[in-house]
Amino acid sequence: MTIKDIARLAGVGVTTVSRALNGHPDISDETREKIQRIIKEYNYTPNQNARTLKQSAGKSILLMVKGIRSMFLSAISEGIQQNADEAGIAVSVHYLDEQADEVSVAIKLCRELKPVGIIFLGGEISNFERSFSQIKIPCVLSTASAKNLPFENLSSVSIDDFASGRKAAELLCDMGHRNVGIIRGSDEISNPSGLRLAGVKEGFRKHGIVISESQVEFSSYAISSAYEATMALCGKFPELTAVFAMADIMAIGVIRALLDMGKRVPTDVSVMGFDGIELADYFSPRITTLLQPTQKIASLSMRLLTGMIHDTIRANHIQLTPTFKPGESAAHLRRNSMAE
Amino acid sequence: MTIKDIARLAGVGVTTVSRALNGHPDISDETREKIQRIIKEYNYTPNQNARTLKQSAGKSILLMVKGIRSMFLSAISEGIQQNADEAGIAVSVHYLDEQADEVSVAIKLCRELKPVGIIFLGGEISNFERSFSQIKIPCVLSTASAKNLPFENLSSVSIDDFASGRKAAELLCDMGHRNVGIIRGSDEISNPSGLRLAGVKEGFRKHGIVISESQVEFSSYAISSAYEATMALCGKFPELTAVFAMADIMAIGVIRALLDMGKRVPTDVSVMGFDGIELADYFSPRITTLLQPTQKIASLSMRLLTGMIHDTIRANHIQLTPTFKPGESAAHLRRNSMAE
DNA sequence: CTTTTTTTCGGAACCGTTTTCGGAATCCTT
DNA sequence: AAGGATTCCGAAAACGGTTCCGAAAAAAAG
Repeated sequence: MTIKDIARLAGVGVTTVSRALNGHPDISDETREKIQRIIKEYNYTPNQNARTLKQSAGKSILLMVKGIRSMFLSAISEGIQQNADEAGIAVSVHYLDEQADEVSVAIKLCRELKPVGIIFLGGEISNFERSFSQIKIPCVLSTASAKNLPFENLSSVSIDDFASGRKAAELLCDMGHRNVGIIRGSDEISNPSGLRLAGVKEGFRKHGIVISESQVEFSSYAISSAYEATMALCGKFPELTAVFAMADIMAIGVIRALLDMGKRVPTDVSVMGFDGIELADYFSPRITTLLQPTQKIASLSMRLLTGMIHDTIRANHIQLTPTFKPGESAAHLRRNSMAE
Repeated sequence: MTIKDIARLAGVGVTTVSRALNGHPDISDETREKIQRIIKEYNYTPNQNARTLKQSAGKSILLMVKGIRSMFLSAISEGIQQNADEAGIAVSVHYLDEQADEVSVAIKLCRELKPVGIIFLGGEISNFERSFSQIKIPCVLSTASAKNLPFENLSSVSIDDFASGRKAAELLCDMGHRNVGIIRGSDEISNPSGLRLAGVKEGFRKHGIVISESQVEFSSYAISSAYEATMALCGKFPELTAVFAMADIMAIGVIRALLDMGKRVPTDVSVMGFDGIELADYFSPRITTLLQPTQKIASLSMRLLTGMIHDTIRANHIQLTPTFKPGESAAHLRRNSMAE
């Protein structure tokens, strides 16, 4: 079933069918309706391969999501798709695992899909440094700041990771914690978790406390990884009274590990998460966390991208602020827990 | 950068370049190497649109995953992709939300991608009844049995949902529970949750207990939905001493709701989950559940599909058995909890 | 009733590949 | 050395759409 078949069935030329398909104006209402009726009847759909092959520029946007399992990213992803739907923009979503190079994949996809713009969710800064220059269409990096990357077609919307780290430190400090362990993500210095760590250090330094390397442990975004990291952390730094996990999903592994070691949360050890995923609210204890404004990130990303596409705005970098969401996993330091 | 450019650069015809790209035999090693060198140098990649447009049959398989957020399905999805990688088969993954009609989408995708086979993850039986007949290539439905569907190109691998429901009932019965509430998924009678419910009823009937409609509540695969459902269930059926949630993700909402109502888990109310996702093991209390063999489902699905593609086996329907995974959320009924 | 303009439509080229077919060169045979 | 088989390669035809361009028909203008 091709466009030729439809044309034959309708007794018109292929051009006319194509026009009916794409809503071109120079066609009479009568023939348009006849063609649409036949298309419905045989439920024909045009071949996208042929379409984008011919068209020099497509009209969809690409959404590259790195980390399929992440509940945090899928919340943003859903928001973006919703925004796109409302704006009548087609989006083609691609999920990558944590090891993939999202920029290289995007470059390949550009040749095939000819998108008008790209949104990267959960991207790695170093991949952008390496090969982003090959991408010429407007892009938005969400959940990580690209303000240090000098590309004119790359905007970003993220939280202020440094300030967020500092905020977490201050909150824990205010609760009386002096010995906090940190479970961080990827080891890049300019990535969110690197910036947050710098913020945490800064926050504690204000109170005369310096964070040593023995208080920091790496983890992937898998619960089991955070579990292992916590075990290691407690070995290196047994005097900790609080743990700051840089993602709620990690906080879950942290809490389980602490429980398994016979520590009560938050009585013995406080745990602070990050992101504010739905699950955090249903876990017991409810996870105390810093809530990222996912809906705002989603809508701003779309707005930024469409603005750049229509050339009404130039690349810029928006930084949002997370809000503290009290839960049950962090509490004021108790004297007796120090004694243990 | 097209194949023509490469041909010109290499001083050969486009046919030769195409042959070098696809590893055809009738080309000298010398020219093949020269062409590959140039391809590397200009890092050219062939346009997939043009490729699949021309090719009558592609060689990839389609993986349709319904329910992007589901941790259970992503575990299977990962297993399938791993199996495919090892077999050197390209798979193109597509995620759909719960409302989408996966069969219609697959039909559309077939025209464009020309896959050699399809694996459906988390499909809805009614969608298959409606329009599967339009699909002519080998397919496997995973996580739901298609043994009542008369298609010669459709296999399925799933657990025996009826027996699983019965097993859950027997386990709860053995723990002394007589009044159990049930949180089920989609309302289709021939879908997993419908079959499991029938199994539960059968299991209790053996003990002279009949499950009424007031003990059953629907929920989507969102935690919040299970939370609401549990609240409603407790209103309708306050005497319950145990809840069977047909997915671990629902069990989390159930437990939270029970806790919020001041009930202790499992002291006052036992909760049994289903699936055995990683999270269940990290939750507190650890969720008592029936573990689905995700890796086995993944490998069998691939084996079935490739067998059908190579015409070495015909469509059949495999049913696996889940294994009981003791946790901390279900316990023997206590006398005093009846008194409350 | 002509001429001009507008509307509506079809032919054919083209997008970047793969593939069929046949041609030219090289290699065996005998 | 002549014939056939084999190896290697290129021209051209698809694949299924979109779009440029020109033409026919209808409407408007003169």
